Amino acid sequence: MIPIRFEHADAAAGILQQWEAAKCSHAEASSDKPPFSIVIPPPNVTGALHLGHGLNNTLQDIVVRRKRMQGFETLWMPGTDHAGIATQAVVERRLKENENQTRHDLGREALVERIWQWKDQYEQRILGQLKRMGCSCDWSRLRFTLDPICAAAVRATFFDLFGKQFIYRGKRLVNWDTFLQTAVSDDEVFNETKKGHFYHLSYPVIDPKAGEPKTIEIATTRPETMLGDTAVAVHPDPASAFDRVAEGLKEKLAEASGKEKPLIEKQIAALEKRRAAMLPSLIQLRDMAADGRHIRLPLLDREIPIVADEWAKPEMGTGCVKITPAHDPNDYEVGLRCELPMINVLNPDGTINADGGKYEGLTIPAARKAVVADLDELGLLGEVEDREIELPISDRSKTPIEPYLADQWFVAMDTLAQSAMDAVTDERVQIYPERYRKGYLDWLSEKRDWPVSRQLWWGHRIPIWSTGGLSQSDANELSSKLEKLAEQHPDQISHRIDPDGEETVAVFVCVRDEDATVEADVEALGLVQDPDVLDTWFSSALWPHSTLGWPAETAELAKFYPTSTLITSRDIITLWVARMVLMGLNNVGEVPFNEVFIHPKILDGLGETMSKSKGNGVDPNDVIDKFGPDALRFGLARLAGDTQDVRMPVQYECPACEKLIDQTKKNRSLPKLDCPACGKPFSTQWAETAEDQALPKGAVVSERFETARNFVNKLWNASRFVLMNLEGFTPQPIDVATLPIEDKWLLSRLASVTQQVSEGIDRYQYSEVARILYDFAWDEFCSFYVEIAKPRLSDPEQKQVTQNVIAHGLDQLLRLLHPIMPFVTESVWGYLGELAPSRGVPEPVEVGRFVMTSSWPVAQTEHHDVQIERQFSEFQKIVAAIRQIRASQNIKPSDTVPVAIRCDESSRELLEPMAAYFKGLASADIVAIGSDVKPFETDAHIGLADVNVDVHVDLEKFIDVEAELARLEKSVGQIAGQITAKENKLNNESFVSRAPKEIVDKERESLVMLREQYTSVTNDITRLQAKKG
RNA sequence: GGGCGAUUAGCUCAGUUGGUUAGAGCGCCACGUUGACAUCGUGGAGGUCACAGAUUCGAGUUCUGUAUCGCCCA
Repeated sequence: MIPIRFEHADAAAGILQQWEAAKCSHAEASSDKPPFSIVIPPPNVTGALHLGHGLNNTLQDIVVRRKRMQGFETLWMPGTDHAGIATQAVVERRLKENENQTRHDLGREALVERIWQWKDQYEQRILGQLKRMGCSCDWSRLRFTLDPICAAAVRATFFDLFGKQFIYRGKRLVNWDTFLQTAVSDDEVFNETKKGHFYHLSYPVIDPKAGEPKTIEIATTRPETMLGDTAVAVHPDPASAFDRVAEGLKEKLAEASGKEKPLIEKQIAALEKRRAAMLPSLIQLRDMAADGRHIRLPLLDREIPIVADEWAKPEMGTGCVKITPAHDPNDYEVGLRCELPMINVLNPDGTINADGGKYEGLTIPAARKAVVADLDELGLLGEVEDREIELPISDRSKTPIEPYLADQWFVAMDTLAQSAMDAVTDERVQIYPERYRKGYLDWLSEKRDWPVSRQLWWGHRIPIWSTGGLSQSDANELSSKLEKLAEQHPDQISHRIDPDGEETVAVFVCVRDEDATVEADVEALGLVQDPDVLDTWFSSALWPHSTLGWPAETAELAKFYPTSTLITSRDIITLWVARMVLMGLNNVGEVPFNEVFIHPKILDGLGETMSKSKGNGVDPNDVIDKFGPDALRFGLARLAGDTQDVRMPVQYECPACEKLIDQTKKNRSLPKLDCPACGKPFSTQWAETAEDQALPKGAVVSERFETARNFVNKLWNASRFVLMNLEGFTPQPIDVATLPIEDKWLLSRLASVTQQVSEGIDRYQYSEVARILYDFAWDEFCSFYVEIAKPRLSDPEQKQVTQNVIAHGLDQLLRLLHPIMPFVTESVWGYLGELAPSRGVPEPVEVGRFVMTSSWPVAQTEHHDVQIERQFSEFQKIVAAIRQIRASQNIKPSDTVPVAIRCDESSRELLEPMAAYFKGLASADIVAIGSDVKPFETDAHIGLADVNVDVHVDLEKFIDVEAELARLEKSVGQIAGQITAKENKLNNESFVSRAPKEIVDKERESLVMLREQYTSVTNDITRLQAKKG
């Protein structure tokens, strides 16, 4: 006997073990089945998985399990990502907090060792989470982006790109994180609006001529950067610049709404005033620039030119702008255009360097103070305005970013980006939902070169050895030595000579494989390896082929590349998806996947993204503990439509009484809470004091999974019913044509549902699939088929056939649900197999041990029967009518009511054999069916006009006249309302003349029916009132 | 500033190419523990489909604008 509930906590681990022992999720490259493959978006080892990963991996597993059942050789490639900066930052932060040490105290090797420990710990945790969720990855193939296989792919790729001249070295402004002392990518920077100041400074003009200003005023929010100024710029044509701005405002004015107009008019007036006041002096400055005049940079006593450049906006500030090419992205561009020197005044740690003169060693804030004070003393400080400023902040260290000029390796994107754009444009890669194509293409079309150097210690070390400051002849000599070396190690060494100063050159060597001998040989020539590592996305970009063994020509690569689909979230379409496409094309010559599905993001009840740092992050394990893995998966799948995000309100679960407490912005950041239900305190992730930590911890969960848990239970119990009634089961062939309507109905519905589910999964319509299966299983299979089967199973004549059909129904349902709810379906499958190892309609066949490896149902379209479904729905409507009357009369379920059904002859033929089923479904005893059926003496009546049926319930023993009158009055009111609406519609001449005839006819028919119903109900009322009176 | 998306019941969401009276789950109310299931069953209440226009015989659905929210890019 199977237990009354599905105890996932007891069952899940055992099921996992059995799958594992039977190697159910292992994929063989030598198989002759057609391949289906997916690579997991490798979770990064920075921390544990949250619900977003839960969703991502559930959706992958649904596709994977379904394809496996369809007979594909299915590979789901698992692995994790080293996530360079994120992981190093976490470990460094802990180092600082726990041991008050920096990475420099520890040294490179020791730090990397620490990070490996962290990685091992979190990788275990992550894999445990994935396995518990039931993810059917081929775990024997587990990869890590820093493992030797992936490393070989990185080296081979870098070597190839270096040889193709796609990799180059350049000085570029990077986002410098002074805390972590590394460049971070644009994607790792966010802006914050902070209160700051706008300082007006005056720079003295050298030898001003008569009538020329003695100083030039500029304004800046970062006065300390003046130490790196190499010019002051003014617009080359201030008059037309003013004109253009004025035109823009006038256009805006023309389109503006009434309330916006005064504001714009004000702006125009201000601009005109400004133009009148400033234009002459700006023109004068422009002429001075043309004349090659200079100013003297205060404090450092440096002569710098006045230049003309469009970056200086006459309408802004003082109309003049200081140019600091090494510390501002816009100024950098000006510096390139005007060929200005670029002076870096910062050390990597954010202090001022020797180029900052006497300010050397000061931190940025200190330098700012000192510079401002000194300028003030010299009388060169003007107005200081309060102003809100946008401050770039590093997402990794949460400290301000400094634009910083540094040597970086770049990947030239032109050709590569174009190839990735073409792949999507010509649909070799299809993106779903389609709207995400645009972002992908727009981003790639900018073809911005990809800076790949990271000044980190955790990652793939850049495989470049170099030596600089050489004369051309020294370089040539070295070059010929390298050529000799290259002959000794074929295809392993590539080198290049690039200028590295005014007169000198540098030699750069790229070594292909991680080969100690070759590297030592190169180092013996005096070359030193670049200390930096590669951007994490460089190795991620190779994931679809590196995991399959590339650059080796493995059987896996031949069988499983290109992969079939990629399922991921929208925030990494550009960073990851686009780069995988271009690297796949470059390295293998084929796109890495044929389809990409972008799924929604999970937000909390307040519409905010979930994250540990907010305290609203849900751990899939906590959901599994509370609701089970199947409920987690079903709950997530039913959320996954094609919207960009979904909301999932989260709660704390009181560890004492299990009451759920809604999270609010307030309580989600508290270290401890008191349960409002039982009053007992519990701790949260923020607990720090020993006292708080000693409290039991309240898990963060979501009651959204409750429905799914209930569904698992429903399925379990329906299965339980079937199993309890399979005694003496004998498989037998079934002649479908001879089956009663309810069996045909079930088979018809199964055909439709199978079709819809198959198509839904193909189109990634997970929420649709979940809904279809839920509705079918609950409202059709359980609520009708099982109920009807009850009397049939106790009737010896019908038992055999019913057992065969219901076993088949359950079998098909289990298969269809398996991809979403693998555990409960596998468990039931096991029990079912014991009682009915051979089953199926129309021909029974032997089934296998696991539903996981069973075959995916094929819709039996010959079973689909519209007529049968229509007839069955008539039956369902009658059941509903009886229930409605019973409920309005407050009749106890244990009391059986006599019912008479007036209907036409064909319905009578249909309903007579089903008469017994009204007992189970509506506690009704059908006393008469047919065209001449009359109302009872004490009658309650519902007319089903659309199917031409009248349902009469004998209320003699039950009548509550007032209740019945109330029901009828309500009904008559509704009908009257509808009649009025229809009459109005049909009285509308233009509706009748212009709407299609079918629609008008339909309305007329429906009005006739409503009028009949109206008469019928008012008659019922009159009769009842007569009886009462 | 540009792009993408959202706004439907108290909450979370469905709603096909425009066409009866806009649906589900949870929550709420009433009744109920009959041998699969109270993690259940039956019935009920609850909506100016964000707002304003336009197109149309007819708009939750199409178009334009506004507001609010979210995400991406600059």
